[in-house]
Amino acid sequence: MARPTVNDIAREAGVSLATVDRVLNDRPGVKAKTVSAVQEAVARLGYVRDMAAANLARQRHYQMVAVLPQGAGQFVETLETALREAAQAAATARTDLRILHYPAEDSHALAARLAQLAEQDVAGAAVMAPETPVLRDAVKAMKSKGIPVIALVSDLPSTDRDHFVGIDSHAAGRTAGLLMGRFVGPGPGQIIAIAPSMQLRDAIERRRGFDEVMLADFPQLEVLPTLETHGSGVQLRQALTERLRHASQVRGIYLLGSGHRALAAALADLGLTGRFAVIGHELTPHTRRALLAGHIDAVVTQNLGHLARSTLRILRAKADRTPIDAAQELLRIEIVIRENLSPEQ
Amino acid sequence: MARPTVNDIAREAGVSLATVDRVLNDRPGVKAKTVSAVQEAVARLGYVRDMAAANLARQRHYQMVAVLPQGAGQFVETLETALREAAQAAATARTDLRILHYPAEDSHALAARLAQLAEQDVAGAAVMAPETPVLRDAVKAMKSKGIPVIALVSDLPSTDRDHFVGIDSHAAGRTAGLLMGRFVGPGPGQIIAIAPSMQLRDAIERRRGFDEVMLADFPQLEVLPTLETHGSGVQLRQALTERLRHASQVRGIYLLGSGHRALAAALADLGLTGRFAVIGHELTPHTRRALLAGHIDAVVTQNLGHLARSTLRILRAKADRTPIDAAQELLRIEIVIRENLSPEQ
DNA sequence: CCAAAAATGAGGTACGCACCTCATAAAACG
DNA sequence: CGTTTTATGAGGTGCGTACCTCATTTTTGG
Repeated sequence: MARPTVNDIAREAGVSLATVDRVLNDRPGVKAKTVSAVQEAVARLGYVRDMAAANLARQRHYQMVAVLPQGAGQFVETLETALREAAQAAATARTDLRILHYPAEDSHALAARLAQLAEQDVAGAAVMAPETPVLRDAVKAMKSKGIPVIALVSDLPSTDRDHFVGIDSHAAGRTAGLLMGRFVGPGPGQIIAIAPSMQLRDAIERRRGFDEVMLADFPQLEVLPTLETHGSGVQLRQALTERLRHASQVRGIYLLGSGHRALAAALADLGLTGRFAVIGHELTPHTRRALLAGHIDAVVTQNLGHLARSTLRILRAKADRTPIDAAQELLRIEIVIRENLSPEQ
Repeated sequence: MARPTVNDIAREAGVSLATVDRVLNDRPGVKAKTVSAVQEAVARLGYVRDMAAANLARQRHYQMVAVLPQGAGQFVETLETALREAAQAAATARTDLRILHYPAEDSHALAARLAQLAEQDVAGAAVMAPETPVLRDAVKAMKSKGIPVIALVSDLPSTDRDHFVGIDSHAAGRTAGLLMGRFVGPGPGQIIAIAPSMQLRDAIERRRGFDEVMLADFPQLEVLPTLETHGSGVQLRQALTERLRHASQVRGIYLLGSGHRALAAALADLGLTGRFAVIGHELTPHTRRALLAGHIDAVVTQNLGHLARSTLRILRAKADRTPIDAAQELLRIEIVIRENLSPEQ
C-alpha cells in the first residue's frame, strides 16, 4: 500500500481530519483518550508525516543562528566558511543561517548575545563557546523559550543543549598519540607538546588522551610538560628553543592547538626541519600547506563541511521535532596526511 | 524578496502560467522566441523550482536500483547494509531503492540484468562492477533510455556514466604507501604485498600508487612482487610462508584486498603476530576486529554510510536534473587506526 | 436537569507545482 | 483570402499538509 496520509489516520482512528490535525500538531482541545486513539492509528498504519508537504503548507522559513567567537584564528574562519556554504545549499530547504560573533573569551558578552536571541524569532541556535556558568544560564534561558540549542565543536554537557556536533577531544588526542608512537617507532625518545593554553577544555582533553596512549603503548617515549604559547609565535620559538636545549632525545612534536606556521619557521631557523615527527590538529589552509610542504606529518581533524551540514540538519530536525539519523550525523575523527588530503576545500 | 514562483515568472515574462509550465517541463507547442523569453525571466528572477512541491504534485516515487555482485565478500555485504539503511532514511523523500545482484565476475549476466532494467520504470541505477565491453554497451543502452547510471566503488570511465561515487584507488594506494613508510620507519627492509587477484583494476591502481610513494619517499624499502591468493586462505598462507622463507628483511605487509582473517591466522601460527606493520583496505566487521586486536595497524577506506547516502542523493539529483553539491558528495580517503574507529557503525 | 464548557466535525483556503481541457488568438499555408 | 496549424491563455484539479472558522455534539459542574 502507498504511504498513509492524515486522511487514512482519521478513518483508522474513527475521528475527523481536524482532530487528527490537532493531535499531530499538539494543538489543545482533545481528550486524552482521543489523543491516544490517534496515536495508535499512527503507529498501526506506520504513518510518517510528509515533511515536504508539511513545510510547503507551513510556509515556514527557519531562522537559524550560529554564534562563533570573534577573531579566534583560522580554524573558526574555516568553520565559518563551511557554515556559509552549507547555508547556501540549504536555502532551498527553507533554512536561513545568520552568523553572529562575540568577543572571544568574553562569556558575558556571549551571554548577552544569546539573551538577545532568545527574544527574537529564532528557530534554533548553534553555539561554539567554552563552558562557563554564565553561558549555562544563557542556554537554559533560550531553551525555556523553546529555542533548540546545539553545541558546536566543543561540548556543553552541563547545559541541557539538544545536541553536540563535533568530535570527542579525548579520542582525538588518543588518535594523535597512537599515530605519534607509530611514526616515532621503537626505541626511547622524548615528545614535545605545544599548546596555546592549557586552560581550554579541548586542549586538556586532547593531552589526556594523548598521554594515555603514550603511557600504555609506548612507555619508552616520554611526553614532556606542555609548552604554552598564548597564541604568540615569538613565545613558541623561545619556549621550543629552550626546551630543545635541555632535552636531547626529542623525536616528536605534538601541536595541541594552533601555531603551525610559527613552529615550521622556528624549526627551519634551527635547521631541524624534518627531524621530528610532527602531529597537529584541525585541517585549515595553514595545516594543509604544512602537510604538503612536509612540515607536519599528520593532522587529526574533523570534516568542517560535514560538521556544517550536520549542524543545519540537526537544527532543522530539532525545530521540526523530527528524529535524527545518528549514523549520518556522527562526525568521524579523521587522520589527514599528505596523500589523502582532499583537493582544494 | 521571497523566492520567486512560477507565477512570478509568468508575470515577468509576460506570458501565462500555462506557457511557463510548458517551457519548464519541456512540453511541446511553444515558439522558440517565447521559450527564450521565459528562460530569461527565470534567469532574471533567479527562479529555482521547488522540488519538494514539484514532487508532491507529480506524485512521483523514484524507483532507484543498485546492482551489486553476488557473493563478493564482506565488503559488498557491508556496502549493501549501508545502502539499505540509507534507503530507509530516504523513504521519506519518495525514493525507493531496490538492490539487485549478479553473479560476480559474470559480466554477461550483469549486462542481461541491466537490459531488463532498461525496460522497466526505473529512475536511476547505481552499478558496482568491473569495466568490460559488454558492460559498457549495457550502460549505454540504459542511458539511451534516459535512465541515469552512476558507477559505484569502482569507476567506469569508458562508459558515459553520469557520476562516480567512490574514492580514487590510486590515491588510496598512495596513502597506504605513505603510511607504510612512516610506520616501518627508517632503515632498509622489504614489504610484502598480497592481493586476491591482480586482474582487477582497483588492485592494480592501488599497487601503482603504493609503489610510487615507496619509490619516491622510501627508496630503502623494497616492495616484493604481489602474492595472489585468488580468495583462498590456504593459498595465502602457503604463499606467505614461502615468501617469508626467502625474504629475510620483511618489515611490512600490504593487503590490497581481502584476506585479513587468513593473514592474521597465518601470522599467529608462524609466531609472527605484531612483527610487521600491516596495512589494509576497506573497513568491514573483519578489519574492524583486526584493528582492535592489533592484527592490522591501519586501514585505508571510504565511509560506506556516506557513500550510500551520496549514491541516493546523486541518483535523485540526476533524475531531477538538479545540480550536485560537489563538496558534500566528495568521498574522502579515510585512514582508520585503533583509536579513531567509530563506535559500532 | 440545565447551562456552560469542552471536544469534535465539517468544510474551506493556501502552499508551489504538475497536468489537464477547452477556447481563442496568432501564424502559416495554399 | 479563407482555412488549417500552431501558440497561447484561462481556468480547473490534485498532491499532503497546516491552519482557520463555525456549527454541533458531548461532557462537566452546579
